[in-house]
Amino acid sequence: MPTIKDVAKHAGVSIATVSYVLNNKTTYVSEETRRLVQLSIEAVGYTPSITARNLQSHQTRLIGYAWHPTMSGQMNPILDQFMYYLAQAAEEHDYHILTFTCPLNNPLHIYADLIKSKRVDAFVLAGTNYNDARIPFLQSQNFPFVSFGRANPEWHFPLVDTDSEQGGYEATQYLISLGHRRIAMVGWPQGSLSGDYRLNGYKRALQEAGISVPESYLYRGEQYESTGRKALTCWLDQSDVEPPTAVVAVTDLIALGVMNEAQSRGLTVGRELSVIGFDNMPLLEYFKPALTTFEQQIPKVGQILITMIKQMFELPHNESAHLLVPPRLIIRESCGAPIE
Amino acid sequence: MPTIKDVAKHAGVSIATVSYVLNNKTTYVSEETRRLVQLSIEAVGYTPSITARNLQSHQTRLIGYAWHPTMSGQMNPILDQFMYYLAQAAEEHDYHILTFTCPLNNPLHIYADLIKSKRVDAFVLAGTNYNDARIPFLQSQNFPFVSFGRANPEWHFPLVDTDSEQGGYEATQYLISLGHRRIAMVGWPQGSLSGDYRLNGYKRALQEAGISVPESYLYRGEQYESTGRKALTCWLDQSDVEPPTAVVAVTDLIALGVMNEAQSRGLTVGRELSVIGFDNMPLLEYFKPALTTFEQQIPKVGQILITMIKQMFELPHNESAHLLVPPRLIIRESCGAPIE
DNA sequence: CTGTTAGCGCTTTCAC
DNA sequence: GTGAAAGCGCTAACAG
Repeated sequence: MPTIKDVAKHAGVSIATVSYVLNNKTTYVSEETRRLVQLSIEAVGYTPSITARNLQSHQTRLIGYAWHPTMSGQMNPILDQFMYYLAQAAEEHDYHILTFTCPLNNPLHIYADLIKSKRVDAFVLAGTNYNDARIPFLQSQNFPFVSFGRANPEWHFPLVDTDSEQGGYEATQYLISLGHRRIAMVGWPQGSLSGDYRLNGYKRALQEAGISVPESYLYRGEQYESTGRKALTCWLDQSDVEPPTAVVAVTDLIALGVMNEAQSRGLTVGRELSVIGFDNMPLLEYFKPALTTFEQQIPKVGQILITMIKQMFELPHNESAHLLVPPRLIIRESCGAPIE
Repeated sequence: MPTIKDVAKHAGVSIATVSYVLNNKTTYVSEETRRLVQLSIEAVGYTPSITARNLQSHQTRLIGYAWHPTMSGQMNPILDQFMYYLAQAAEEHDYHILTFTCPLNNPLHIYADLIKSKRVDAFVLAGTNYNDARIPFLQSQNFPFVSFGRANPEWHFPLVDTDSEQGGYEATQYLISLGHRRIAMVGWPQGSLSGDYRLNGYKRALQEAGISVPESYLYRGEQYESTGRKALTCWLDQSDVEPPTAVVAVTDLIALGVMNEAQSRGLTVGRELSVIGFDNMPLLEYFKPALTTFEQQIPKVGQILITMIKQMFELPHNESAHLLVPPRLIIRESCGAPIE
């Protein structure tokens, strides 16, 4: 592999000159030598060594991104996509993504190691939540990072997130527009960030439409298919309140549970019960009926995050941006007008 | 951030000595200074700069892994998992994964750039197929790589793959053991590597059991849900041959199509029609009935690949290993004894 | 055993 | 405009 020396020798100039043309210091070098050097670069087939450049410039052009273990059977389709678009956006700016694994319980020392060994220039966080220890830690280290997802509202750090409140609002509004009034929701346990935003949107839409629903219409549970099944069971089996005609599920997986339970009870989803989910999980479009859901604008998020990182490098003490990207409704077959 | 000089100063020794203890050149340094230096390292909070080390040692301790665009709605659950276990295995050996994106049509120049700029020490290939251009290219560059997946049988390169032939064989054998004799298969178009292996296994199992099936029992199509639907439609609508009682689908997505079509025709999957898939896609365990399928041993594959890479670094002209890992049957609800 | 020194491949002052 | 030379943080001969 040729080095800068080989190019210099070939062109009959000093390595400094070669370096100038490499870095487009046009001021320093005549058009003539410039062309000469350019030719020599091609001739010897030279590409600068990133490592050497990095040592000199105190950077790595690497952005760290943690890949968390997916519990078996589970998956996070959003983050899979995110990985791709993030990497792509990074590459457009001559950065690369260093993917590292991270235990869920105590991730801090992994981040610390990466910082201390100067392995990466910045981190991209994802899957943040309330009291995410990584955020105060990175802030205390004064290490650049951006986040896909919010955390405590009083914390200030650069982030992009999907506007889940808006999503919950639109989902509910959509059901209302179809004619539903008895609209229930399956949420995550209290304290889950996006879950609560989606829930708030749901509540706001009901309120604005002047609809009040019984308290039991809110069912909370973990991110399992069974949560959806239990929710519907609960609503259908209680005798004192009328069952809902439509359900907003906090995610597609839970929506799937609701649909499964409905179908096993002989209810036709899309007619006798409408169900709407979140996140546009793969495969669910092939379910009968295909699930109506929301997709997040992941490509956009990836691009924005990388742009934000670059800005941080340029003006380190920039105000921390805080951007929300609306999700987009994908209408399929699982929602229809109520029949009665 | 402290450098090796700071440690040397703090300990009152030369930077060489510090370097010796860092690299465990125990021969060169007395136990006493060793401890002294160790203490200084802790005291100043020093961690060696990987970049500096890399420049010196002509390596990056980075392994490149291409992340391909997933067509919308599609996904490759295997590769998502693979990414995680690969990264984890790499980290155990002080390597990291550099994830880069790559267009499907002309990936070569991306690999070339990464090599020329000395961005990575090796590549891990995945999703290989017949005539995969990357393989001869990397060989011509004499650049280290290992592959998760086979290519042309006459090409010799280090690889690990799931034993798809074995999978197809076991799937079919399982159906035979349940009592089926009219077993059909949905495959991928001719020339798809794993698809053909799975098909071969299917054929071998039938042959060994002395079962012959009509030619129309083999249906080929692309990786869509609709392929499964079309296959079953085809078998059910042809009047001259008896429809199959069991179907081996080359993947879960296609198996899903078969199940959907069966159910829309009022057939109970698991009783009137048995269906078996491949790859243990997430969510399919929540279908009614839950899909019986095969899972690949991804964690193992990741570990083996990293081990192979390390071996290549140590003995560059090693023979290229060629390892097959058997998939594992996951019995759920979609297969039962034939009724008749 | 320990320190001096010469690089690794590049960028960037600073003279000329 | 161009080149000599210092230095990024580290490793590894080579002396002593």
